[in-house]
Amino acid sequence: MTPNKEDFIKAIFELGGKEKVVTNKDLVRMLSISAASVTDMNTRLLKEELITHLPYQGVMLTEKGLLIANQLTRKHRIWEVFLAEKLGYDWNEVHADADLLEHVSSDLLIERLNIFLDEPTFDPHGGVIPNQDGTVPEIHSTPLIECKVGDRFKIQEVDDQEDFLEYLLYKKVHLGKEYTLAEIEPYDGPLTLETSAGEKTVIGHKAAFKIFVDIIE
Amino acid sequence: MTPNKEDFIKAIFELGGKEKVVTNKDLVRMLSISAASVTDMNTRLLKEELITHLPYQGVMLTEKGLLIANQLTRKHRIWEVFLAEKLGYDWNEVHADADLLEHVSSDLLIERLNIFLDEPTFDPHGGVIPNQDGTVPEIHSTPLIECKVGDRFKIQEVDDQEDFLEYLLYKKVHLGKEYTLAEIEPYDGPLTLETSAGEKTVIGHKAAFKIFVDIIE
DNA sequence: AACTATTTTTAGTCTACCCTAAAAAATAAT
DNA sequence: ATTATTTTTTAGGGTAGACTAAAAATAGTT
Ligand SMILES: [Mn+2]
Ligand SMILES: [Mn+2]
Ligand SMILES: [Mn+2]
Ligand SMILES: [Mn+2]
Repeated sequence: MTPNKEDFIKAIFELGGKEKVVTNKDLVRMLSISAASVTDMNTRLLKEELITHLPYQGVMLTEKGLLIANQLTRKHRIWEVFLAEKLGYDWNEVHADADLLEHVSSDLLIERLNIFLDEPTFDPHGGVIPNQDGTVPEIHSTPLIECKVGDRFKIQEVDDQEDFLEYLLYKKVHLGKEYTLAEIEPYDGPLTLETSAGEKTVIGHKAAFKIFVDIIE
Repeated sequence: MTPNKEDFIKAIFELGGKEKVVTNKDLVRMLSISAASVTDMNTRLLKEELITHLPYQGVMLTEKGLLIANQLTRKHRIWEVFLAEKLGYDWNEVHADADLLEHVSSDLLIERLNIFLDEPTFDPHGGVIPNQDGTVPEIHSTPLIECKVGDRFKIQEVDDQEDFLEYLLYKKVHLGKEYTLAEIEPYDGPLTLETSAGEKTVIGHKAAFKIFVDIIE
């Protein structure tokens, strides 16, 4: 296993490769490599039985591939917790370093780090950390876009795009914060969130797809 | 710069490439690669002006190469401190993980980590940590082999070979511990160290070259 | 000085990962 | 049902970093 292969498998996973076929085009976009390089990597991973391949359609992860994706995600997210909690990184800064560190982390290192961090369940943007055995804890959350006016909720997870996280930082939206959905403008208009202290925050319609909440009572 | 190049430059440094010509043979031994691969890497580093090359004699670091070696050593040793102090690694366990982590550490990461660790001066076996600008703090220490019977001293630094560190762990010799040199057997015989509590430790003649001490008053 | 042993270099290969350009297949538009 | 567009694959090539085997240079020994 090499860093490039690992990142490739993780990309397939993040594009839905656990349950559906992922196209080369999607991988080209995600990894910023040429289409020919995607085909190339596909054949290598196929040989190792980490993916299945439907010619001209795309690839899916095998059990073996899925295990690697989950274990890599575990490493990635544990590092993210470390960078955020111990080194004071903002949540939009953690990704790049974690994306490198994940590939050079022995099992010993990750398990020691996990204990040092008090065995966290979530990464800094609410992504659940897979278990050591590759299983993934089941977490229920609702996309903000599906909430109704009057719902009270807690921010549970947000999309981990760097610019989106920076936007949320600016909007002062952070994990665990509680809001009531005060208003939804029609015709795909913005949503207004309100804290119990009366602080109001306006969120664009598309952003509401990238925020996941835990509705209270 | 790639991990392999970085490790190669560090190997030249550790073999004395700051002040003398290092032979291919030494690099073959240290890196466990073929002689042809050493020649190969030499020509690549020469092209980047990181080393100077005397054909059939060996290589030396340029200023540029020395800077890279010191910066890499800084990263390596800061990681070693983290692994030992925060994650509870024994001093013989830190090297392998640090040897990988050093290559994927952004400047931000290292400086944050350095602060998190309270800006340490030494790594777990007493190696001095180079400064951010590549300069190296001057530390005076004496090889144990040069001490005389009756000298009182503190353990300052030890060779970082994994098996040697394990041996010292077993002998309960650790950094900062104070001893008096109680006896030296003639004909390259063993040395006997004694603590103020009367605890005696016998050290082989060759080991005394690999232990560096700070003589007290 | 000549032979021997060691070390370094050269020559030729290999794998991983990337590329561009062109061909082939699938999909969309007319 | 053709034509046009998009996507995937193939063909050919490049660089980094490793290897083995053989040639060349150096060092050691008689
Ligand atoms: Mn993340
Ligand atoms: Mn990565
Ligand atoms: Mn060290
Ligand atoms: Mn290294």
